[in-house]
Amino acid sequence: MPRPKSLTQTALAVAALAVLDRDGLAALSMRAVANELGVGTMSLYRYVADRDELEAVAVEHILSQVDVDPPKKALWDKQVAVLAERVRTAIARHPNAVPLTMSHRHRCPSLLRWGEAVLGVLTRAGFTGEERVIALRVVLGYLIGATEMEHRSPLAGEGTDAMTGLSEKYPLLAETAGVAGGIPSDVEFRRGLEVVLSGLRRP
Amino acid sequence: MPRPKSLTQTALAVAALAVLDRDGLAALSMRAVANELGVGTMSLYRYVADRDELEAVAVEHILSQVDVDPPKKALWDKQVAVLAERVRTAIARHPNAVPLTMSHRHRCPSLLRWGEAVLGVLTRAGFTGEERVIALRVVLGYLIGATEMEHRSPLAGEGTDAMTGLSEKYPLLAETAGVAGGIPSDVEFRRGLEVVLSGLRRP
DNA sequence: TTAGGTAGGCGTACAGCGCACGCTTACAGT
DNA sequence: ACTGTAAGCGTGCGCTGTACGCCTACCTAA
Repeated sequence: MPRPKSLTQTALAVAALAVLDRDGLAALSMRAVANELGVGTMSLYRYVADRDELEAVAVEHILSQVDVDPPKKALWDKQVAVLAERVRTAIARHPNAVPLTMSHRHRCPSLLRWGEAVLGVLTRAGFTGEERVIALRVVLGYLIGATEMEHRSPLAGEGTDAMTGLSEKYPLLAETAGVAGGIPSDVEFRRGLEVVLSGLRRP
Repeated sequence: MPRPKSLTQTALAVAALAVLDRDGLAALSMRAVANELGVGTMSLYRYVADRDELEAVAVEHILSQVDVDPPKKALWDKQVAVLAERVRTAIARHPNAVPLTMSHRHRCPSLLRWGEAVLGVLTRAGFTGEERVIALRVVLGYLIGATEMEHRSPLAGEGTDAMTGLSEKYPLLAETAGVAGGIPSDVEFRRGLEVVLSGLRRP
């Protein structure tokens, strides 16, 4: 009956991510997103309740792209590894949004679906009860932590250079940073995940 | 020669944490901290360059309280576990500051000292080169991730209740949430950490 | 074809933020 | 007692999120 909507929540999410990718986290504002869409600021409030929800919608859009079907005919640990790496990859596509991803992940349906999928794999592998709780937590914990570290770390990125100067106070850290600089981050992630899965494999 | 300072960076940190603990993260502002100290807003800028530095000082104050001496005559994995739990404990004392702790940890001298201490333990345990890099990363990654999850998780706290309602869409997740609710969070952290350390013990 | 109701779009305004600037003022050394 | 120095802070600016209410495009019913 009335005038039809001209936008969608998804369109807001895409615009927010465009601003984020182009101008950084600090530049994300209701005005900026509205501008990106060529509409007035207050029009956005027809699609989201407030800024918080806009952020949540953007994060959901990032994570909705991860395929939660574990690869058939792979061992359970490989399946978990693949699922974890898919999340890492999706998040890595929007590095400026990492802090938002962290703060909104817990209300994100896609991540719930992902958790359900991981639990499916674990269940099929024989995990039950508290053991299964711990298994999910340790995998998700490592995933969250590793992703955070990768995008603002003392051992990689800008921190590495700044820290090699502190060799005298922190010799081991400086040496470690040097070695870490030679390892591609995806390899580092995979090897750390391998450690976690290795710990889960034993009784 | 001139008028002496009446405050210190530490005093700002304490005031900021007081505001944080009492009124939450959103209430932390330069005005609020100045009020807490009974001084004018702009006076704070004699002690910190900007709000960002105030946050960093507060985080440093939180983490400066962790003892980085590993317990003598314990096995290396126990030593690492103790060091990790000390950080968790320190962070947990100011739950409202967790997001700040995450975003400022990488410029925090106390955490560098902590990393140096962990590397010392790992080195004495025989870890070298890339293996040692991975070991530190996986421990720190789990620590960071687990701490984040503990303070805003889909499996604990308010999320648990909200999610048991979604049993139909996410049956495994709902069941897991129920089981998780019965495990004290420090036990959960310890058992997850045990998985990680178990993974580090092999080859 | 026209009139009316519904809801989309948005202009305005306000409280709060971080902080640049420059004045006032308390102190220490001569 | 005088003076140089830096602490303390009042004012103001540009920005934020968003409450409120007007205007108007659209779809339906007559």
